[in-house]
Amino acid sequence: MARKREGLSDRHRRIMEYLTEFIDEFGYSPSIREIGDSIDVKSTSLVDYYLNQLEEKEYISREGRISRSIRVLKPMRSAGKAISTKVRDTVRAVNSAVDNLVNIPLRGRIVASSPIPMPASDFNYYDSESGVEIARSLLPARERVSELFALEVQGDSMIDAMVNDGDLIIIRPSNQAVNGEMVAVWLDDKDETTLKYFYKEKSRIRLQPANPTMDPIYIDNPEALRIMGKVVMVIRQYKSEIL
Amino acid sequence: MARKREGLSDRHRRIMEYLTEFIDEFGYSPSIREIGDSIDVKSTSLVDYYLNQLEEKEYISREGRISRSIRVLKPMRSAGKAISTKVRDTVRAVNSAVDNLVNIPLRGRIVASSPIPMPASDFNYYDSESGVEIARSLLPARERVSELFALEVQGDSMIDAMVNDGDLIIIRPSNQAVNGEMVAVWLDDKDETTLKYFYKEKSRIRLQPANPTMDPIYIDNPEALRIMGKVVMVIRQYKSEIL
DNA sequence: CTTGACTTAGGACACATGTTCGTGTTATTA
DNA sequence: TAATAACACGAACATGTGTCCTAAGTCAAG
Repeated sequence: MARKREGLSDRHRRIMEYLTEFIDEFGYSPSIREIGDSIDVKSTSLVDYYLNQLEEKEYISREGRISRSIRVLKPMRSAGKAISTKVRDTVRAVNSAVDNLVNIPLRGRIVASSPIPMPASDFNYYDSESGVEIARSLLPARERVSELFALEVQGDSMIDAMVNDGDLIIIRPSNQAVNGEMVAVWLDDKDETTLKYFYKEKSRIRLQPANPTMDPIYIDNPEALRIMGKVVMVIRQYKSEIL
Repeated sequence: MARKREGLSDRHRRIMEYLTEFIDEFGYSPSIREIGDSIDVKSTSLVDYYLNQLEEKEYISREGRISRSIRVLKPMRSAGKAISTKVRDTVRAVNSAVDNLVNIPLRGRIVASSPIPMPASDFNYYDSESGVEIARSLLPARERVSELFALEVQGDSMIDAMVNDGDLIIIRPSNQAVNGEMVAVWLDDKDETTLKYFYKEKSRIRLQPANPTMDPIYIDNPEALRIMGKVVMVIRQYKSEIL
């Protein structure tokens, strides 16, 4: 006979990662052609061929003739290394709940006096310990969940944004904004990070505090302002000792 | 004009239940025709019509021209339904999701100038229509979830509590408080509801605003103050049009 | 080299599926 | 009653999408 059949080829792995991420993000499975694009394969038959193998090995399951019916049985993320079975169970449980529950990584603290810690360039592995869980129904309908991250606010320096010490803010990274959006910006002049409503006017940018009793800041030089991301949600938790 | 548009019709509800169950069971969304079959509607356009309404009301979201791309934003389950064999396989996964998700009824709006709408005396049935879903992990460990309810803040009158117009506050009813707790109180003197930190001092009660730049209120006559509940959480959502 | 299992490509095909249009019906309100 | 918005049906349409057929390239073993 011929070539031995090993475990998973690189392409199999890439397909599994693509499926896992896609379903995590969109809540439904990609089409065969979308999978093909993701691994630079132009022929649908080849993708179908791979999918049959993955189904054979019970990495996925799907229904014949039904669009986007792929289910991921063994989720794979780009961390892609050997994870403990214990963790894998957790991942699977979270995955099954992914339609309704979203895990947002907690990246650190945000202080007015320093820039926002942005997503590290290295792979961000799944870490349920430092995450915030949010019901999907609380997020905007088409929010791309995978990009979101959470920061804990430190200090009282953002009271003009109606944000307290200890509040949790959820941010989607972006370097631009549309008028009226609440953004996290770094101001060169003041050397600080703030949360403000963003308004681009004729020749300047107006940053409006959430607190309606406070006055806006005007930035004439757009270079002096860096938009770090859009604020999606602010969560404040009060813990009482006695229940 | 014509027929008034109420909340959800019976068909809307049946569609939501069908979607919830289908996705729970199969892991992907049904097609328009499958939905039609489930509610005895033969025309696909009518189903599309309902789906648009549900999307409008943010019960679901979907992508244009993409098969089976419906996401359920507010899951609905019909009370006590027979579980099919197929479902049994996913029961565990669903359970874990249900355990982690908590549905808190939205009781109405809170305005500074009027008392808090308290839990009605009538039966408090499960109503996913007007509920806020929270991951249990966001709540204190032993929080008694069933008592909680949510209110939407109306107006800017609570800025001293660092609470904005449109914010969602989650409250556990109570008529007493421990020092340091954030409570919702009704002040006879001022004829208004506010959120304040509660401190009982020797001969008076001090109500401390969350905003550290603002001064406390002192109440000498404890009769003039009614504690309505303890604030468990404040949620502020920013919706951006463009993602 | 030859063979045969595996891999890759391209594309035709059938049909699943979302969209849209025309038309008719019902219920509410002026 | 008439007007109008909401509800309903069916069919035509365009295209999204899974399936399958043919053909060719790759590689290890005989």
